[in-house]
Amino acid sequence: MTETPVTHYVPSSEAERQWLEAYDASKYPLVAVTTDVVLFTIRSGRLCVLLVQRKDYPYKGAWALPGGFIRPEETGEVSALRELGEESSILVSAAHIEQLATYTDPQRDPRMRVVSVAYVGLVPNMPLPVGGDDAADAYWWVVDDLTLDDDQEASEDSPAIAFDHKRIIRDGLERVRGKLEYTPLAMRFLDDRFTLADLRRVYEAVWGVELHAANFRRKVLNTPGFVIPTDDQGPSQFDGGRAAALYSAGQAAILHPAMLRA
Amino acid sequence: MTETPVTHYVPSSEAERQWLEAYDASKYPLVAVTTDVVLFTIRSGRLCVLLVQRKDYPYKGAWALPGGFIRPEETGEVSALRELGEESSILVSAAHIEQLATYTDPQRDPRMRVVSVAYVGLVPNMPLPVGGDDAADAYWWVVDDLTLDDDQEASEDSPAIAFDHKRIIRDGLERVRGKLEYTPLAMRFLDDRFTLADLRRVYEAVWGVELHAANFRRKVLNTPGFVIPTDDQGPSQFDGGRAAALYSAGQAAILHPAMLRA
DNA sequence: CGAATAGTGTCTGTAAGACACTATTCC
DNA sequence: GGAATAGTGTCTTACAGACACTATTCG
Repeated sequence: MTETPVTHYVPSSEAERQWLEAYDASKYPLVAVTTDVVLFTIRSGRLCVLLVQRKDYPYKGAWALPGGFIRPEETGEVSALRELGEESSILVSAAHIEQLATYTDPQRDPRMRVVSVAYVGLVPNMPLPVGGDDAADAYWWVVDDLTLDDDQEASEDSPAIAFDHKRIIRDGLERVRGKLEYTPLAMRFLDDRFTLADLRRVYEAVWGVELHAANFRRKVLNTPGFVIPTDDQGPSQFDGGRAAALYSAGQAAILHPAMLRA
Repeated sequence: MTETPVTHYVPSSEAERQWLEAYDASKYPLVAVTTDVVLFTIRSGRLCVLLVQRKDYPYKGAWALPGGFIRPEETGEVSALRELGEESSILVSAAHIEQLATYTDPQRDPRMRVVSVAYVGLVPNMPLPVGGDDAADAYWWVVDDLTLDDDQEASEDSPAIAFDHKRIIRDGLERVRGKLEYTPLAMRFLDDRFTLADLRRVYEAVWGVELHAANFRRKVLNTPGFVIPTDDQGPSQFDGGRAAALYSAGQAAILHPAMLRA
């Protein structure tokens, strides 16, 4: 569902060409459009989301998704990747992003009407981001530490979240949890080469469950095109344990059979 | 992922209240936002989509999804349902709609920059729609008769389609095909009471495959909460055949086990 | 060596596809 | 009766969960 440019429009007649030239765009109500990105990664086996601390009104001091106003010649996706680069040190080239949903409540921004197109992104473990132009600070928050319930208050370890971004994070979480079942998306959290234990820990972190290692292994290997074995061994374990074989991503775009949750 | 209103924003201080009051919304680039609806139904066992014929530039004479500019106080969903009522005689109360995706290509409308939030909707078989305010005509096109390939030309039985609406219809089709697998969405195409053959024909029309009646029956009845048997019999068949039992929709929101495609 | 993790083999229950068969209704 | 559709029962295969066991590597 990635957007591809539309073919150039050719007016059907000279009359239409003149009509288009004289078109007055100001007769329709115009609104501001922003993009926001729910960027996930896995750090120390925990699912984390990137938030930036707001240093201006409104919601000053609260944490928000990286994002900002879309520019006249940008598609949503280009805008989202640009804002990601500006507000954090995230290597945008490493990020897989896809459109999530659009939030249109007229009251969602106290300044004015703002329609926001949200994206979900996944990146492998990366260095801690640093604040950029528009944000006082950027930080990978552990998702389980956030209170994503709309009615719940912020607490010591759980920051206040700006705008309707709690809902957007919830929606992004559900999207990723679902797509791990029938796509190879989990490997976006990993480097080029990984062990099956690495892959299993991604599923465990995102789904918040423990998976049976032996059965997980069998399912992954029985799904054609999911992973490709390499001849190499992974790094040795910390305190004993057999070294694991390394795998790389297969070519499958959808998984058959799927990695279904219980 | 339905949007719910956000809680009312309370400024943290008098300074912020004044800042918000003096906020100049015009400093950001504004764009026009429209909503479009891919409304599906099933007529005579064929999946159909509602299109309206354009009577103004641009794409005059071509067929487009019902939709229009979002109003200042409307959410996207309210706007989509309103436009559906205005451009056709569709009983909006009967329509299940959900957000599909947002289309942001700067060139997608030759008049000006228009960001469109698209919705997919499903309705039971209904009388032929009539044209409304903004459209010369509204018609249920059989989806299989449309050429949804971007590169393909319109032909005798297959109308020219305006803007990037081919892509939007394709995306809507994929969404519905996918959601039939793990949600009870198929019943949105049916009336309150239906036979299992009715339900099977929905799956066959949407997926474009023939399903084994006996196995389909077993899967549906083995999925808890999918359908509820009633004591009544359906109407007799046209030319012989046992009358079928009637069922109504169960309470399940997701199907376990799912109705997976091959 | 023991602890820890990788990897294999097997048993069992569930569900899907294929197909044979019975039941009911219209002509 | 014959055609058509509804509904039942059964066989086979595939896969998921549980669990027992072997293999390798660290300290």
